[in-house]
Amino acid sequence: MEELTTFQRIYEVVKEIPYGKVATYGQVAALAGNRHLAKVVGYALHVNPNPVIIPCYRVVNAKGEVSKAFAFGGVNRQIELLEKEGVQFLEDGSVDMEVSRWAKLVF
DNA sequence: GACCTGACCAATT
DNA sequence: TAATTGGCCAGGT
Repeated sequence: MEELTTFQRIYEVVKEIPYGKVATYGQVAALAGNRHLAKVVGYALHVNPNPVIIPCYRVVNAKGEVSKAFAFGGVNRQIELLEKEGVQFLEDGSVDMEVSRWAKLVF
């Protein structure tokens, strides 16, 4: 029952991303268990079984860039949603990881 | 039933 | 400095 698969763990972490913050694939992967799961995180979001509870748009790569294969209605839409949430973007069009990066406190 | 791919990241050569 | 490989999981062919 409590046997959460890596995918489930990834979803749990992604769902914990707070409003106005973003997390990187590597960070989510690390919180899910192993940082090597970064690729799995991308695939997990790709299958995105619950786009309603899983804010994939809050997950960006290490460069702060959103996925080009965004499946919500357009990459620009994703950026716009983040911008409305208070996420700061750079002139490069990427997320300001220095400010909007999700600081997950683990105890 | 097995092999390959996929929205990645970081270290190494 | 840049390019390549290694690592993990699940789904599709």
